[in-house]
Amino acid sequence: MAATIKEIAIKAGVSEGTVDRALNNRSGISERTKEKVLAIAKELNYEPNHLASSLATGKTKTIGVVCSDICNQFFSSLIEEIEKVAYENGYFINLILTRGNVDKELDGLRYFERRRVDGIIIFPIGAGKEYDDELKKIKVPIVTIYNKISDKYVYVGADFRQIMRNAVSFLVNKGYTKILYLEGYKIPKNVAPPGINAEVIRKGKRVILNNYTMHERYKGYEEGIKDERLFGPLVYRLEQMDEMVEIIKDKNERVAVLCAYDKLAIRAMDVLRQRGIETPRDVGIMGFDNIEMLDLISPRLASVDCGIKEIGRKAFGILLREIEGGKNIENCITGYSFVEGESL
Amino acid sequence: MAATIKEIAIKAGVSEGTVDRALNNRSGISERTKEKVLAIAKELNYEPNHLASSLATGKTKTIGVVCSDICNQFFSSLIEEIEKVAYENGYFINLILTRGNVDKELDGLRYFERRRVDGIIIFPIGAGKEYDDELKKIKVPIVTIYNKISDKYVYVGADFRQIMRNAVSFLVNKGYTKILYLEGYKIPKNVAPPGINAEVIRKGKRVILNNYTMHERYKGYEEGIKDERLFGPLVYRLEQMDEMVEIIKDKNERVAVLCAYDKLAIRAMDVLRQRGIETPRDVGIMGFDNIEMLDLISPRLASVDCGIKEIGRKAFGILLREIEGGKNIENCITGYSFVEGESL
DNA sequence: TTGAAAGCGGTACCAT
DNA sequence: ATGGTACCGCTTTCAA
Repeated sequence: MAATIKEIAIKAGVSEGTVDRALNNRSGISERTKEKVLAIAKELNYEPNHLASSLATGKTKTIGVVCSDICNQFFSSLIEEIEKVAYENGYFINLILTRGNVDKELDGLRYFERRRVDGIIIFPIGAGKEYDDELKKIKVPIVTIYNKISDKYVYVGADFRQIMRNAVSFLVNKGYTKILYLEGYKIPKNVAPPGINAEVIRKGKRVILNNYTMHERYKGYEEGIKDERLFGPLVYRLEQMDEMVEIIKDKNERVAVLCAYDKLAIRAMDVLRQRGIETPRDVGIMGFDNIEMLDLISPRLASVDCGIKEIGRKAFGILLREIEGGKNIENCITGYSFVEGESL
Repeated sequence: MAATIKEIAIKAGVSEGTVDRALNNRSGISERTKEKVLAIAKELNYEPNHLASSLATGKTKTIGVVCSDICNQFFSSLIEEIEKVAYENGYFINLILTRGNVDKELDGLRYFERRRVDGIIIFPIGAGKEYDDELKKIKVPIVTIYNKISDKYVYVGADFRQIMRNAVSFLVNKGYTKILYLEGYKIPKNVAPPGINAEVIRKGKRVILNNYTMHERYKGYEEGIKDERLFGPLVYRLEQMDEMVEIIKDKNERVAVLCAYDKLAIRAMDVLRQRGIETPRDVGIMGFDNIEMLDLISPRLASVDCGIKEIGRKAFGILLREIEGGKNIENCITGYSFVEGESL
């Protein structure tokens, strides 16, 4: 059906090697034969078989991406950017979505290895010793993003801790005197190192989840509170809205709610409005990640732009260098900026 | 580095064929040798090379997905489901994101062909004769989703037209007497067949975009208006909010705004609120697609659940049948349901 | 400049 | 039940 190099060679009356030279702009071929071969290739509607060349060269020009949840706009934006840069460099994306399933995450990595992807970018959700042991078996360059696994793996991301720390000062400069922290899910305190990994029970099975990024954000808040000598830390979850409302209603303070991520901020603003608390009139709200969705609703939420594009670009760039045998690969901390919005 | 079948064969003192039989549970091998081979394979840390087997069998167990925008939650949910079903069936996803670039869409399809993906699921954005001609060259099973290209390609999706038509009646039954339609972008009237394709100029180049789904939705609204003998069609865009407000303020009518998709509905509700018009007190708003984001804000928007999971499942299922040589492949129309929400 | 042939790592068929 | 071997389609090296 699809023409092969051999067929072209026969029809052109040359050897396969010569056809290869013509097709791939290699040296050692005369202009004349090259043109002839190319003409015949076109006539035969030749399409290179990427599998065969991958097998022969050992390079697939494919990178695997493991992500837990593509519906999370932070992740989808990141993948979009990774795909873009990869494509520009002639690479393809193989995608595995784990939906929070750590086993699938490891499984996916193994599959990638079998498929001989040249490298892997992972937003890790697993953690712990068993996980690390399994990971160690994967002999493909890996770059971690969003969550850090350990210093053994290159990590690309913003310095979430420092950003959150600065965010506290940012809010203080805006005139806020009390800053609450709204966290997404409980940060367990019984895991070592404390809080970075989260131990949960799923289907009767003990699973250790990677909580790195969320933990960093929280720690940054704590540090910011100390820096500014504010009362706190004051940490809440959405279910504790009643308690938050009490604090917000205190007219002696200007209260701001710093949220671990944007969706929390959206929910918080919505729930508070239902209780008659208007943003920014009665309370300041600040999100984190600056996902696109924020542009849809008003008041436009203040947030932190973590430079998703930069993270994506750098992650791929570093992986590429690693694939091409570069050494001295280092973690990469990307920039950020505060987005003022209208919610402060 | 990674062990090969040949190495196992040598170490086990058997032939490559026998190793293959052991490794892949094929018949014609004694229990004893099988165990021996398997033990050695394990010892050597054997990982099958998927490239080699793909080349030999002609099957890659990979399907390509071409999508314009993964940040669109409708699409990301769909991809999530496709990936899930594919994975369950031992298939992998290769992803190309086109960012609205029709050239990249065609390019991506060609790449997929070279990579010998077994099949392709595409959310097409291109249209027109040139596009069709290029598409015709792709000799890989293709299933279209979201937008339809032509009857030459299997299409999986809800009957958007009929749904929108029923949505009008749904609103009438809710007591609304005037129904506006909020559309996303202009539907050109000068392209044949009218409105299904949208002709735009980009970077000085004429590009034809596939407008199938949006066109169907609009047509459904038109038909619904006729069914119910309502005044209209009354079609607006976000920029025409002033005119809409005028109509909504008419106290003799109960006005509802039917939106082409959810994000429009969110924006509409937001903008109207800024003008003092409360939902559902002063106006009813209904979205379309029921994306997850709707759960974050209140009042919870009414919408249409088009059964994204079903679309994803069916799309993959049909593609799989086609890959496996099934005949009588037909388009598949999926179910839907209205989500009442609190905005009506 | 060109040809011939040995891989790459499995698969599958034909002998034995 | 097992071995031997010719592919799959492209790359690469060595010789001519």
